[in-house]
This record gives sequence, structure tokens and C-alpha cells, in this order.
Amino acid sequence: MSDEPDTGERISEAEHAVMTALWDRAPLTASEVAEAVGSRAWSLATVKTLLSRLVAKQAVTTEPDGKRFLYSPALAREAYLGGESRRMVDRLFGGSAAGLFAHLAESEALTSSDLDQIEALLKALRK
Amino acid sequence: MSDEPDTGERISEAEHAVMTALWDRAPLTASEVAEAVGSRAWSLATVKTLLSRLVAKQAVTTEPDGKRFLYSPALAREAYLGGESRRMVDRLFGGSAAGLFAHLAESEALTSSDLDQIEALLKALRK
DNA sequence: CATCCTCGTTTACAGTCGTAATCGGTTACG
DNA sequence: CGTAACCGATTACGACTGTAAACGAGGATG
Repeated sequence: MSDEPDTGERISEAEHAVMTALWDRAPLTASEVAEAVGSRAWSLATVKTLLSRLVAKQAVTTEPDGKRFLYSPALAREAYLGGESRRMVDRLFGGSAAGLFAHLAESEALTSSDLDQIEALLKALRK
Repeated sequence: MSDEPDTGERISEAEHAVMTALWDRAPLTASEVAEAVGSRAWSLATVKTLLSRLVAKQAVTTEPDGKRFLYSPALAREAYLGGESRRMVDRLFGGSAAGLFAHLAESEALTSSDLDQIEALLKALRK
């Protein structure tokens, strides 16, 4: 019942690419977004559609700038990552983060740099 | 170009629930699957549809048993988990498992039991 | 002032997903 | 033997996605 960014609406993969551009480079026009996600080779029209859908989902806000709009994320990256990673851990590993970690370890998906960083984080958490 | 279980075909969330039942309780008939995923309260028809789609995607194999079929996973659980968790880490954390871990840590999504287990795993990997 | 360029908005359309009813064949029971 | 029960296969259908063209208004340009 609040007016916070509606976290309930799911964001699709293509939409996520747009969000990423917005999270990185603050407020952008539609064309700028199209450029920013260049790797996807989307037509400008496609980007416009995705932006509209994100606005509808209240994941992005618009601010008029002359005749056009500047788009900004309304949903914090942290919140999004939190929700998604939790969903994933729940779905794939029954909610056990350790399960995920064990899997990554076994499948050798962890670089030694990963291990170093995780070890450091662990130590910090433990203090 | 191999005839391995086609990992390319994506498995949807509902389908994943069916796979879970199959991974847990070896070969099952359609009705048994329906029962096994009881928490979802799907009609038998729905379960049949999901099974067909999984067979089409070559994620499940069938073996005739009298007049009906026994369904079994053709895709190993480990392989699936590996693929999905990698996709997730790539998409959300630019491929950095440490990034994911850091996020879980910051958002307090780690129980102390998780921490214990991870620490143990780390030690084992390091030795 | 007429025309073109930009925007955002509306409409489109095929593919996937969730959910399920219906159909056609076979088996089992009365 | 007729018919009910059960099974896989086929068909349905609305929502969501990916991808994009078409439309209409307003500003820029000649």
C-alpha cells in the first residue's frame, strides 16, 4: 500500500539490459539508451518499447527535458539484485546460499580471485 | 553436433518444478509426477503438457511401460544447476561469483549456518 | 508557411509460458 | 460385446516477451 517502486512487477531480460544502462549512466534519453546498449543491436523503436514497459512497471521514471524525456531508474540496482539472487537461490538451491556456493565450487566456476575476495569477505563478516 | 541432452533449450519455471520431481523420485508416470508436485495444485492435464514440452526439449526421456510412459530426466540436475547459476552470475554480476557472494553478504541473506559451510568449503578448496 | 525530423504513443505479430479442455485409441470391467 | 476409465496427443487461449513499424504532434529549417 505504499508508493515505493513496485518491486512486484518482474523485469524481463531485455528490460534488464536497459536498466543496466540506466544504472550506469544516470539520466539518459531514449536514443542515448539505445546507444548505451549498443551490444544488443536493437532498433531505436525496440528500445522505446522497453522503456515504456519499464515506465509502466514503475521501474523507471521520466523527467521532461524540453520536448523529450530523460529516463532514470526508479528501482535501485541493489534492490533488484537482492530480489533476483534470492529468487534464484530459493528456486535452485532451496534457499541455501551455501548450496549455491558448493555448486559453484564443485563445478570449478570460482576463480582464485573469487576465492580471495570471498575469503576476505568472510573474515570481515566474522569479526 | 552431439546427441547429448540439448542444453540449449531453456527450461521454464513450471517445467523446472516437474524436473525436480523427476530428479528426486526416479522414473515416474504422469500421474505420479502430478502427485509429486502436489504443492502446485496443477490439473493432471497441465502436468501432461509440461511433460510433453520437456520431452520435446529433450530434457526428459520416455520409456514405455505397458500402455503408459515412464518419464525420466535426460538432463542431469548438476548440469542444469550449473548452467542456470552461471547464467545468473553472468547476467547479474558480470560473471563474478565474488560479486554475488558480496551481495548476499551485504543484504544479510547469509545465515550463520551458511557462513560455516562456506568457510569449510573454502578451507577444503584451499588446502 | 510548408516540410522534415524527432519524440513519445499506439499497434503488430510471432514465440513462449501457464493452465487446461478435448480427442482418439486402448484396455479393463461388467 | 459395449462402455467406462485412462493415456498420450492435439488444440486452446490469454499473458508476457522480443522485436519493430506506423502514427501523430511539435519544433526546426528553408
